[in-house]
Amino acid sequence: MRDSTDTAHPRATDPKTRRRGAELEAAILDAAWAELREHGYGRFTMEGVAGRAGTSKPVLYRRWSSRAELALAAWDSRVPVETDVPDTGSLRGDLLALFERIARRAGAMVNGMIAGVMADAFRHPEMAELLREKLARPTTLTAAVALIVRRAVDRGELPPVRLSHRAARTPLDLVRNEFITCGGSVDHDVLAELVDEVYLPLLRGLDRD
Amino acid sequence: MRDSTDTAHPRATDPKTRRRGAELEAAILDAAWAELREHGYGRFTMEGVAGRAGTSKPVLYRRWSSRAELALAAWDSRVPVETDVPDTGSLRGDLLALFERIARRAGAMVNGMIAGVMADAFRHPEMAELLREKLARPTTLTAAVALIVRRAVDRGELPPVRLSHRAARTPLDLVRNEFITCGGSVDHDVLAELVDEVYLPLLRGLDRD
DNA sequence: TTGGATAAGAAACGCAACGTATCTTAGGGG
DNA sequence: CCCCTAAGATACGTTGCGTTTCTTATCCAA
Repeated sequence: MRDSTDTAHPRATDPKTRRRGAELEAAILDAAWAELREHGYGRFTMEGVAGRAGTSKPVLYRRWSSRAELALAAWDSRVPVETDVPDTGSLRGDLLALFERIARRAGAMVNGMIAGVMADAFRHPEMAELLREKLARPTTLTAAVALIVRRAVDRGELPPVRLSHRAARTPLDLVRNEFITCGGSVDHDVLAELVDEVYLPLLRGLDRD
Repeated sequence: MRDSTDTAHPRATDPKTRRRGAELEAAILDAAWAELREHGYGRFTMEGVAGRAGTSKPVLYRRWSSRAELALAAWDSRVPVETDVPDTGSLRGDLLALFERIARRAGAMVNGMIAGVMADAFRHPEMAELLREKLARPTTLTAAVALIVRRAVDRGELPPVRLSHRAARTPLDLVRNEFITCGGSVDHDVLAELVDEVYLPLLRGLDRD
């Protein structure tokens, strides 16, 4: 089924040199990320990563204590957090850009990665916290929403509203939910629908401040 | 580690009789549900269910083709769908009752069951559809939301609004998301927050019909 | 009543993948 | 130049899925 030669995993590296420290770590994260994108979390294995990175399992376990942790680390290292806040000149434009930003990061959790990591997290409970934190990054995001809303108020697009923490978190919740239930493919239309049919109405219906 | 006697799993039944058909199936679903509640999906094993039900793995596989399918079947059989629509006399009361109803059913997916089943579903792709359908049951739910809103409009609590399919689905999405990210414990306060800070504002902000 | 078809129950297997333990050896730092 | 840290290889024990094989109880029909 697989290759005939055992060392001929997708790709091994130069067998001459022996990498160390940061260089090795980067190579492993590269390999892990590639495996995730190719096979999804369901077939993401330590053996596979080790083989592709041209190293061996103990090397992985010396750095990450479980498959879930490695997957999260790979994702985190390859999918950068975008910290600037979109400023398109309109509330709708800003929200759409923000939703798409969230979707880029959450969407990069390919093929059941969220579900898989969460499922594994019930074995290693400390992982659950880590995942939730990575997915949520709530302070950054709620601050971005608050800023977008404030600018819309200044522009006169919205009356001054009281934006609760929960309401500020909602864009993230909506997008994450969409990714989880749809299994990873969320296109522009759906994001626009979330903005137009859910979040813009929500903002318009908030209590005046 | 376990018991000394091999047959002394949590509970076996009368070794005299040999059950068949519906009776046997009910006993297996009982056992499966008990295992889920005791150990969560992460430690939900076919061996465990078979042992507790006093039967054996092939009997399970003759009925359900995978662990995920059995878990879903057990959940579905033990957690009934409530089809009537709450009618408390106020929009907020109706919504709260509806959110709690959703939470009862979703919340009965104990200990990582959603994540676990979804993760397994990437191996058996037909499962994903099944899970999504069971979680969503969108027609029933959107119809309930539409009725609640219509009654609120009749009472004068809301102006006549255009309720999109997406907006009608949102209560389910919000509650499901909360269960997934919080790992299974969602209390009354959170549901009230979702109603007061998110869904009621959303309804008030919808376009007039 | 009896004899066969059907499905239950038991035991064992192959397989995949986790996570670990042991050992050898490369190569950087004193 | 040598030594100690960590890389790389190999093999192991374990769990649990899903399957196979076989025996035997129970239902049904002639």
